[in-house]
Amino acid sequence: MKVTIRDVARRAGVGVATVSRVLNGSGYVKAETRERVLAAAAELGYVPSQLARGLVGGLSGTVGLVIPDITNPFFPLITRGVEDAASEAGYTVFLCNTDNDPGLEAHDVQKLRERRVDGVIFVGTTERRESVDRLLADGIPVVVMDRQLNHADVDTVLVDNLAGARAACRHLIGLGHRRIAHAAGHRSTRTGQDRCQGYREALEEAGIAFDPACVAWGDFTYESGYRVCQVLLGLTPRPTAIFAGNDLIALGAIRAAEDAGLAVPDDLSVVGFDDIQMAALVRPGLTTVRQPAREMGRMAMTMLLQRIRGEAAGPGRRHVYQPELIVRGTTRRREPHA
Amino acid sequence: MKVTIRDVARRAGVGVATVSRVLNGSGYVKAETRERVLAAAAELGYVPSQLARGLVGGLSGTVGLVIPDITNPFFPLITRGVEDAASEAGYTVFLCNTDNDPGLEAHDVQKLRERRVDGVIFVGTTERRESVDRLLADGIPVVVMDRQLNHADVDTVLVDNLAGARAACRHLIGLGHRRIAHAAGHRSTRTGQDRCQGYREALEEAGIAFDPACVAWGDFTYESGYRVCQVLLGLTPRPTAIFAGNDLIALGAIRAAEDAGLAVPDDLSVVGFDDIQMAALVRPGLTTVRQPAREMGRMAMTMLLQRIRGEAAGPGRRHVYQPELIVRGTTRRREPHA
DNA sequence: TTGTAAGCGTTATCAA
DNA sequence: TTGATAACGCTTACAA
Repeated sequence: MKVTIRDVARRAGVGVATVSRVLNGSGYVKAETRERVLAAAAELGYVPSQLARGLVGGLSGTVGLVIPDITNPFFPLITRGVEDAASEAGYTVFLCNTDNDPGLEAHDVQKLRERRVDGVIFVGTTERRESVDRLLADGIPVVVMDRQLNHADVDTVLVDNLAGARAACRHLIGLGHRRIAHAAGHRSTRTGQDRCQGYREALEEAGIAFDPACVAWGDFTYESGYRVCQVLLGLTPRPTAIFAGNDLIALGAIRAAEDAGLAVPDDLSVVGFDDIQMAALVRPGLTTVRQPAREMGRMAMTMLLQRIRGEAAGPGRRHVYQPELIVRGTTRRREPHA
Repeated sequence: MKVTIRDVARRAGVGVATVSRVLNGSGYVKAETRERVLAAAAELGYVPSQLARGLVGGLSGTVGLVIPDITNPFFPLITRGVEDAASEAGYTVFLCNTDNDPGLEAHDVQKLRERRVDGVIFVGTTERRESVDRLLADGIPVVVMDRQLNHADVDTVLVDNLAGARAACRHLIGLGHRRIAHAAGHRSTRTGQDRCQGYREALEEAGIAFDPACVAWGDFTYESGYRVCQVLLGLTPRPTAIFAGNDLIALGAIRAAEDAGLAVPDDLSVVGFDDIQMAALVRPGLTTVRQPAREMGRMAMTMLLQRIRGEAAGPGRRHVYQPELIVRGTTRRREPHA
């Protein structure tokens, strides 16, 4: 039932080495022989075993992609970008969801090591180094996305969160807002911290005093945005604008504002971050800071391939994308009251 | 650098067979020896090669998941369900996006065969049988989701589209609507056809004459929904409600209606299908027919595992879920005009 | 140019 | 209970 290289060899009347040569384009093979082998392989419907190939010491042709949750709208685009580049290179990708649970992450990484993946891309997951170190010790290259892991040996792909946050807040300030709150992401993430920092810098350069009460930490979810916005709206004086740590938070914040009887953008302007698909589809459209997610995923896979192929050596490289402010309907000029 | 079973054997002062036995829990091993082996493996940081294991004739511990596009909000949930069940069983999943392109699908399936996956799940992709037949010929079990492939040997997991569509339309009819249009999905898909059929049945049982002009085919995208709705709204008399082939179509239709100056649900009621995450987040909330996507993904993987383990033989089984109508804000009672 | 044979890391058979 | 050893399917010297 399973046809092996031996069957093809027999059928073509040659040795297995010759079959291997024509299939891999390695070594010299007479044109005629090549034809014969190809024909035999086709007739038999031969499919070489990557397991065997990988075992010989070559590559497995697979990579692992470790993310928190594919259900979070931020990850599908990145995943697609990774997959695009992988597929083009003849690679196949293992998808792993960790839910940001260290235990699950360890389990996934263990499986990936058993599968002898040629490389791994971590996105938006843990800042812990264990998993990465283990992989590196195995000689498996790693690329990290949407997280900063100051590790000497890993390549990093990310967006300039500081600049993005600044752009978002400057936009708000330019619209006349002075009382701007920040519905922040998760306090322990570098991403959350950077966006908060950008927010503070924008306020500072505009000469607006920073009010600690105006930043509320939570996590990067819709629910968190809803919750956190409720407290922010209870401030006195009430903020006229909110810069959210990401789009999900922004969406939750908008809902909270509406439930509190406030209109967006009339009573409250809101800016998000990421530009997930939903941002363009909700009404009013969400003003946000776009990350070129698919492109970033593709870049991560490209960098990983370079490491795998030994085309890139040395210390970890870092590719930083400049985000772009997308102005839609959730922000508007603040009407100076009386 | 790579530690093999031989290294562990040497370190523990036993033969490789013994190491294999303790690691797989097969055969008899003296408790003391077992300890020694386990210790050696741990000290060396030994990670067994699944490539080698698979080669011996066992399983590779991997499955393929073939979908059109992870970027389409309908697929992440299913993917997650598959991944959940796979991970629990020690399996790892290869994710493949085909964009519904037969060429890409063939390429992906070829790679999956080379990787010697133990099984494959196709969701929402092609009704062509080639890929499936090839896999089956290899002895690789297949489960199909969200598509009907009347193939004797594959298990199928799907939702009762007919019932779902009927429920959606009955809801509309119960609200007093008589002029109901259908923004259909792709004409060549069974899913699209079934939902259209359910729509017709509901009209019929209510004694409403079917008007061919009221069903407009397109595909399952937001853009298609927008486009198709524009022509539907040009009908005379104008429909007071639209049943969309899925949520993306519904969202596009709503946007088209609003752009045409119509209010949803005041001037037009809209019902979708799927209940993607976005449906609950948009304003007004989208009334739709929910598919238990994550649960369905989990079921598909479970059925696949049974086939892989030989716990299920015989003809293809079929698991049909009953969808649930979720009433939110895009539907409302039709005000009888004068 | 092409074939033989030695691995690659595991599991499984068979003696011991 | 345990240890050789023969596969598993393929690549790659090494000969021919």
